[in-house]
Amino acid sequence: MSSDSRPVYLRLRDAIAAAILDGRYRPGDPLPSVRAFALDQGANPLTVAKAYQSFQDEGLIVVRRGVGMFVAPGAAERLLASERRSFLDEQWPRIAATIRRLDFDLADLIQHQHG
Amino acid sequence: MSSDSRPVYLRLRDAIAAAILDGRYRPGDPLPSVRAFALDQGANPLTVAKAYQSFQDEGLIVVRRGVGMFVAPGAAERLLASERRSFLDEQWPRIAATIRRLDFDLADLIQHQHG
Amino acid sequence: MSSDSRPVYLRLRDAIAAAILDGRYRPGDPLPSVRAFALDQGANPLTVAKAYQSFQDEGLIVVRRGVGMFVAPGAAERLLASERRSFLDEQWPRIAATIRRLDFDLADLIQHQHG
Amino acid sequence: MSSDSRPVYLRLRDAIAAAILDGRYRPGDPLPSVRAFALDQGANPLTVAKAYQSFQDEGLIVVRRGVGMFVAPGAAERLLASERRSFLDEQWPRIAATIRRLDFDLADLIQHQHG
DNA sequence: GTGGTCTAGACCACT
DNA sequence: GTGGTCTAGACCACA
Repeated sequence: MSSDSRPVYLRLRDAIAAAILDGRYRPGDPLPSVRAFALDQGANPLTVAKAYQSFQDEGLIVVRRGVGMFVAPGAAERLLASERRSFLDEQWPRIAATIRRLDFDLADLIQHQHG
Repeated sequence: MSSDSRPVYLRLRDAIAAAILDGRYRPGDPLPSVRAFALDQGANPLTVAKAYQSFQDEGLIVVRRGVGMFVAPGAAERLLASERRSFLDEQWPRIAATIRRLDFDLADLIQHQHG
Repeated sequence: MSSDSRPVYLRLRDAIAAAILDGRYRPGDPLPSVRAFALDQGANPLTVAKAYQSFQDEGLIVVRRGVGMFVAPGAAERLLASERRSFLDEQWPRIAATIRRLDFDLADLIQHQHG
Repeated sequence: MSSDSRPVYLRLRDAIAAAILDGRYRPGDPLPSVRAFALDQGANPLTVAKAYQSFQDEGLIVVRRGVGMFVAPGAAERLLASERRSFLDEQWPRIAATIRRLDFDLADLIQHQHG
């Protein structure tokens, strides 16, 4: 239920982000077309477009009209930096508070991963 | 923004859960009436009722018709247990994956947990 | 939850009806005063009065003002007759439909009637 | 009168449950949209949503956001099991006691159905 | 289009 | 007084 409740476009975005961070998509590489990726993921093309759009807004992918979409130079580095910052600022404080409230031990959670 | 975007009824639920976990509401204690709590929180009575409802479904509060709602025996213990379980099962796996993906270590996180 | 959800005044009514049917309260016998019965049952006197009222409406108990309330002559017989009739007409059809729908047989039910 | 006094959302719930049990709605089938069903039944969309909600909580229907609601795999089997259990545990004991108290014969009632 | 949430205001049964 | 239900009408995010 919790993974189902995340918007599809965010899950698509994460999948692309992971590929960029992992180096599977490198600067200059073409991304799959909206239609192809939509077919591949069983998603609506509009939903895929929404995921791509968020990367364009951040300048991490560039569009060459009539040709396709390509990973921008330095995409991995900038993506990593911005995700690290937003995680620490926006998500981690609440997560840390929950961990404290539920009396978990952070080191223990991280070492054993529990998942 | 992230706390603002959470549904009101869930934030009310969390406030009540915190009070039960803290021992401010103890078994047998009456909860504020739907109307009183709604006024207090500037929310609609239906919204408050929705928050209360979720506790009823889990048997953490009992309703005495025409009288009021009361904290059930063992509510704090069961609440803590269910929250710990749901955190480990549903939230932590994704969080741990993110931590790995963004290459954080324990020191990074400890430093920022007091945000 | 299901027994809790029945109105208190109906549960009180059933308790009195059972006593009349069983012969514990016989025609001419005094019923406990509203106040005494309320104390005994941990209920609100108004709630007890509501239960008593329903019997008065059916003429099964008679009030002698300033003295008390008494079981009417023929109360058990009339009560039995009216309850049997209302059970067959109003409750059993729905119950039978449920039994059919859930595909229970006589043995299933006999096994569980001593719960 | 007794069916009239049941909350609308429970009657809607029963109608959907019957359709699932009958196989009119099969796993993977879409349920009518909240708005469409509300129009169809002359009810408020919120009331329909409340009926649907109870099935979601039990995992009998799954929600695809922005798309619709669908019957979950195994819904009929789980629904039948849970209804049988709740009938035997919560309703039947009281019904059996009534049958005994009113001096009916269970086998007779079931054979002749009386309704 | 879909479901999710919220409000304002009403009526009901129960204690 | 209490909680439970229902309506009408609104706004939102998502696909």
